[in-house]
Amino acid sequence: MKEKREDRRISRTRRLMHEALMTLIEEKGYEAITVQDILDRADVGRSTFYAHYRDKDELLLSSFEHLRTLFEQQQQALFDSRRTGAEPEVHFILELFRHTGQHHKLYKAIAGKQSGEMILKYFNRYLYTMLIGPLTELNRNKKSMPVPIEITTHHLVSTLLSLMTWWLDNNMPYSAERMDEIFRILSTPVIETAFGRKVQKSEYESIAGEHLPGSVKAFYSLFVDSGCCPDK
Amino acid sequence: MKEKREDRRISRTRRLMHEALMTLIEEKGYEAITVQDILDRADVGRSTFYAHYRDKDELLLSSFEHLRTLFEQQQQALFDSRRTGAEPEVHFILELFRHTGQHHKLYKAIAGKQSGEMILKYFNRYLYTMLIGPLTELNRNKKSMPVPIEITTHHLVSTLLSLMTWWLDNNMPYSAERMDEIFRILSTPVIETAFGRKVQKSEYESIAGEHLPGSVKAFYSLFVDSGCCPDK
DNA sequence: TCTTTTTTTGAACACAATGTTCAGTAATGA
DNA sequence: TCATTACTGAACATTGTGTTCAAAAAAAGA
Repeated sequence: MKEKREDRRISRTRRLMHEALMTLIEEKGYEAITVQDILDRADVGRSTFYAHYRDKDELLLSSFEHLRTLFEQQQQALFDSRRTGAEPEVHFILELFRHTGQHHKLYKAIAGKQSGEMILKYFNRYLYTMLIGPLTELNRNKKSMPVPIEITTHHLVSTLLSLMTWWLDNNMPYSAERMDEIFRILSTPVIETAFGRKVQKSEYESIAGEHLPGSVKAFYSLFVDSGCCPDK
Repeated sequence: MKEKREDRRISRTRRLMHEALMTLIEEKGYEAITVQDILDRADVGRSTFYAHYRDKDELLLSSFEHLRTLFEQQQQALFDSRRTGAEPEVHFILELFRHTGQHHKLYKAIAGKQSGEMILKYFNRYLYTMLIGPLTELNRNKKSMPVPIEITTHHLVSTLLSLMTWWLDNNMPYSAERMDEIFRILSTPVIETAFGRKVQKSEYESIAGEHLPGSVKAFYSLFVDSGCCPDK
């Protein structure tokens, strides 16, 4: 059942290099790290590094890919359990803040002041691609909106990312739950005015069909379960 | 009256290096440029470059500083003329989009996909510092808000910057006026919900006193003259 | 104009980091 | 046990950085 096991040396070497990268980022920031630093810390040969990764960036990227897969699997599992009735609701943004908080060292490396912009761009593109389709769908057969859909999407993504980086850069002074709430407060009225009308819960749900990947489906819960905007 | 004139050679050398940097950014993107590229293009000696700037970043930064000064002077002039009654209203954001559009080559170098993140961070800090004081002032002696003031400020800044970069990266498909309108549509409802209440026009105006620099004063017009959110 | 001051030049240099190569060694899995 | 695969480490070519200095050129000042 399990696909062919990876050579133990490979996983060991990769793990060592990832760990080295993480501690080095904490110490001096991503930009300042040289390949030699990583080699010294991980205690592996120079040629070994280049046998695995083309450069520093690819090493960081692979850490991120790994984490993203992990998160998507978790989201899929949550979504499946929701279908069976165990969990009432999935909160994508909240889960994202929780997940980020759990792995905050890596995410700080990825998205914090100390990091390069490279992965932020990657992340940006990832979220944008995830959102643009469904949001467009949401407006199918509707009249033109006050704000172009690409801009609204771009805006939502950058709102989330800027909250995320702020949170990490300031050492997470609020809980994931509070950040999730803040995101709702900031984004919900925007969605309404950008679309030029209230968007009904049922509309989101009708789109979150069977064909979408788990994490995308989960994203809808962002809009679906409101409970935002106190004392209004 | 005029302060001592700068040596003609100095301005010439600097101009050549700036022009070289700009065309090179267009050609291959900021990151890919080496100091040698700049020297070849500008046709100046290596030691000359280092006599003027510590590195590539400092050269780009000085372009930006120059433009910022220019913009602030223009804003100050506009604000002064407003006081004399000639111009009814100053629209900071609109002026910023116009100014950016006029110098879009440089701003694209500064804020576009091709550029480094360095100046975006600088810009971010600049706008944040400009906004945080007045916004805090605005809420003096008021009860706690649904969203912490630092986050609201951070959010407004990142909204503006993300609109700006989107605009530049997509070759300015809309007019500065339209972008200004979009910014209002996206930010106005956020300000209201983040503050937990409507903020009166008079409140903004009472803060925009004599002691604030021109561009900051002008910033208030962002809130002061509404006219946003059509068909609501 | 002549003199003084300032700027530019270009080549040489030390240095730091990258990424490749390859023969030798060690660990692994079957 | 043994074929396979991965790691090693030192050497090497390459690219880019930033400094130095004496000579040449240009500008400013009188």
